[in-house]
Amino acid sequence: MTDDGPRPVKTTKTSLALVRAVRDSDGATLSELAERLDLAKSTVHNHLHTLVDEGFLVRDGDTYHIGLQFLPFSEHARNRNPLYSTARQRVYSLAEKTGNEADFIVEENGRAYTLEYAIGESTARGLSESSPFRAGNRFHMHNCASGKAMLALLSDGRVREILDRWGLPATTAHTITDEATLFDELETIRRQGYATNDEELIDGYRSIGAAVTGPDDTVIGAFSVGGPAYRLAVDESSTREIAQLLLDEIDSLESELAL
Amino acid sequence: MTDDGPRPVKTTKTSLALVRAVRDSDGATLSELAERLDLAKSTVHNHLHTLVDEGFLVRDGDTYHIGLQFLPFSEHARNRNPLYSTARQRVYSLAEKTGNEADFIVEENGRAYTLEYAIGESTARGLSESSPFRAGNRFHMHNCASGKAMLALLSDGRVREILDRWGLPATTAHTITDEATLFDELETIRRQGYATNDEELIDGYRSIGAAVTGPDDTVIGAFSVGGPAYRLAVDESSTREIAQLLLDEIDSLESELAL
DNA sequence: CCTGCTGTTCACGTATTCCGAACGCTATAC
DNA sequence: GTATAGCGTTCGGAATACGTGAACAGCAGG
Repeated sequence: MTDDGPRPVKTTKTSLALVRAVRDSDGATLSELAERLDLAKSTVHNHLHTLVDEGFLVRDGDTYHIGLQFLPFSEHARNRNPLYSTARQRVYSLAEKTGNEADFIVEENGRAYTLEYAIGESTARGLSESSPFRAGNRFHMHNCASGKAMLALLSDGRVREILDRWGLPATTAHTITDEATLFDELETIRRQGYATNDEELIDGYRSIGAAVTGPDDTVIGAFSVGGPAYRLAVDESSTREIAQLLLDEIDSLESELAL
Repeated sequence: MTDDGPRPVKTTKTSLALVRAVRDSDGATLSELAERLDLAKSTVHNHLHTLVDEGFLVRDGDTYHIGLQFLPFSEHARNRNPLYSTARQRVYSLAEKTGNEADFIVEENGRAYTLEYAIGESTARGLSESSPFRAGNRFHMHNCASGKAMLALLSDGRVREILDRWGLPATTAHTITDEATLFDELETIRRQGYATNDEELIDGYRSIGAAVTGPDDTVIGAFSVGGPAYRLAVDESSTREIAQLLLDEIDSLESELAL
């Protein structure tokens, strides 16, 4: 699973595993972590102190939390590609125009990361607390609309590489878990120019996504618009309407990027 | 300097040093990193591969970049405290009202982190590329307005702790580098309720900041409004005007938080 | 073709990490 | 008030796994 080419640095891996465990448990104590990762308390102790010293963890009483030191790095990654920043702007107008949730997603290492997220109707801009789609979340490529839209534009070889690495885990009964079915779907997506996601990621959530490509036909990322199934009708026409909105926005963006 | 209580985990430290070096050089090759950190190429090789495998670095040809894997963690940290999210909203209205740059900053481990940043006049919301203040940046507490505003509300003991840990490095000729002067300044800030920064961080940049406190008088964070010195007049009245705007916004926020 | 630069691999020795038991400490229960 | 259970902390010792440096492969340019 975590196939590592040469000789992985185990110590670093355990440090990172600790950080991950802290995040997933939303604050954990030393003993909890030691038990969960099956490590000696003293080992965990040393790691935690090192990570706190570096600012990646914060200690509050006896529980540890994720530190803000991650921020300078994530913002660096987010802003590294100026194309990303340009694209991110568009999320807001998409959300407003459709009155639904909109996001901009990017592929890295075979996973999809949400770079920007917005809700329509809501006046509050950055407000995106409870949503499973808020910025910074990571998805598999095969069970979200944006992910599939991007996969459809990658080479078959690359797609297989990604599937081999990350598999096709199911999150709902509708998730595509079969390679052949997925490749059929990708063909459909290529034909119609956009991808749909009908409760494949989350029950009751439906979305439509389309990819952004650069001048040299490389995939930059993808936008998607989604919402509860009761609001996004299944019928062809309303899906098309949203898809058209997406494609128009992307056209406009792509010509802006071409300058 | 990097005083670590018990036995620091050296391997983790070097991994993190590598990540930092990659960020600071905005993309670096293996050999560059090996030379810069004075490590064997093979060592760097193993670390880099491990970090890529974990998603914290990305390899593009032969240069390494910061990976998006930092995002899920930074967003977690950013959203952990719901108070932060509530406060962050206010940055936008501050920026619009004053027509200047506004940010919300939080203290962690003796350092100040920008959680949200906005520019007035500009219609683009998240657009905050080139500014040294954009979200995710980290500052020392003593040379920015928000930092000083927060220091003024901490106990003397805690302030000394922070100074001991991080020092008073100068970034301009106006930076306060003397402890006694700083404590005098903090007294002034407590008296007037807000802090000013007159080119102490960046030449030509002036700002005004005030801290947000919780119901139990704990310091939550601080807002600041700033801009080029030629736009933010030095005279008392205009400073007061902005300060009043800040304090009003904070009052309103604090009563919202008290619910 | 050769030189200089990448990144990669590998065997070796030693420094480092990891463990486990013992210690303080606080809070709860009795 | 004492005992106990839980926490984090410290420390010595042992084996692991980290770091090194030299040798290898691939590529660009002279």
